[in-house]
Amino acid sequence: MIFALRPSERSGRPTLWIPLVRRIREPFKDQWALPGGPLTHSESLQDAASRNLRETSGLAPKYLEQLYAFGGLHRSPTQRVVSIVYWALVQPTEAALADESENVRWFRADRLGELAFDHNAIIDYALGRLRNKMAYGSIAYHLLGEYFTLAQVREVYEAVLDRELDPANFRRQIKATPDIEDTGEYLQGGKHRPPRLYRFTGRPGLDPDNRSTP
Amino acid sequence: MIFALRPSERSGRPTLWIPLVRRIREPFKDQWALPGGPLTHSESLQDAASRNLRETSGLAPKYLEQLYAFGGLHRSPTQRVVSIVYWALVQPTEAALADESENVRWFRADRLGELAFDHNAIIDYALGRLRNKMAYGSIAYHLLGEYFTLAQVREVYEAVLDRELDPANFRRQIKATPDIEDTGEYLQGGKHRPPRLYRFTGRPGLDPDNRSTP
DNA sequence: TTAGTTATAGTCAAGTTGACTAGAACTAAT
DNA sequence: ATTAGTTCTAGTCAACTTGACTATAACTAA
Repeated sequence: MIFALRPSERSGRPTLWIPLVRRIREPFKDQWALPGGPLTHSESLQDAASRNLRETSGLAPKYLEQLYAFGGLHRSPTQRVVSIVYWALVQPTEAALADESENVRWFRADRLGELAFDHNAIIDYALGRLRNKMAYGSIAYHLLGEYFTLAQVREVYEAVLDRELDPANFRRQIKATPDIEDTGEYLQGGKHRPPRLYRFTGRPGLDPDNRSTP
Repeated sequence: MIFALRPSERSGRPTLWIPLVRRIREPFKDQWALPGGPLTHSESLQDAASRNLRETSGLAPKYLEQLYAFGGLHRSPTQRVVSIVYWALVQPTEAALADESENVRWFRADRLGELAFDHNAIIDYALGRLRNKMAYGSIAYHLLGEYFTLAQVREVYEAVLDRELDPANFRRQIKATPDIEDTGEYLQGGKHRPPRLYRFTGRPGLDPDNRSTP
């Protein structure tokens, strides 16, 4: 499952969006579902997740991490299915390039209808994990481009945590964390005082099992 | 994989122990490995983990949570194996009852030899998760019995985090957390001033997918 | 009775957080 | 050219938390 930020239609502020695919066969034919597919014998879990993502949505996100293995008995009405779910964060530029078609569409994460299988529950869990990682780890930057202003970082936090944060206090805290580098440049073209541009220099904490196939 | 506290042979202080099983067939015949087994068609992942645990070690831990799905291509030299690993915490009373035999033995978590498959890596990952959950969540209590002293809680933290903590400051912090209840009783029989007994009243945060089979 | 040990409460300085004030730097309107 | 509007940015201050430390309480063993 994929998270990206897109501007809300109304306010223009960034909000969380998720691409879903329309099911073309039973069960749950014509309902929306998370992209996914089978695991082949010649690829690791991580590789399979990458491949399925690319094939369904055309995306190749930099941040990809295992979410959880769902294996309840009645997840699918027709057969026993175990889904090892991965979640990805993509940058706005990438998300803009993503395929959208009759059978692939982006939805606001907080305005989903009823999805196929247990996919609503999976998304809820992923949202919880995203909020948790946002509150602790340094994950927000993977939803932004290479250069960003601290106000943009704040907007990511506000979108994910769904509450407003004091700009001055937020600055102070972010600047106290490591891995944030002042580029010395400024974002020009805004309507107001031009903000400084920063860069994230940290690494995206690795999964224990994500070496690619040689 | 299972964690339990047992008194260290030398110091008598509690340390982390793990039960392992000896492999009776190839590959890795006669080497020590994590207990485990296949997933059948009629049980959830959680149920399968419980069953495998019971069958190999006789344990039925109260705390059981999914750790990670390991699915690298070369985990087993003979075939492709995906392991959905669970981790459990057992109380000392339970751990004492656990079967120990020619083919099941407990080891100190910090003194393991070379295990079968990638099981050393799995244990390292589980230890990291345990330390992390210990530092934030309220997980230490699942390694203790129903009633415990605050010094015992501190010993759990010290064993897992592997550093000494100031008794007075630790008390203050633990008492400030919710879900810790003073029973009004005292632990008698010690050599010194008898400490108060406390009880944990919180719930063990549920996995998203752990409903038992009906 | 005393020494030894752990249990428990409290103090204090340093650091962090949240609410708030204020000036800096730009654009758009007059 | 000036002013109003907006965001950016730094700083202040009280409340709270943390880590180091002191002191007393309550027991056992000598």
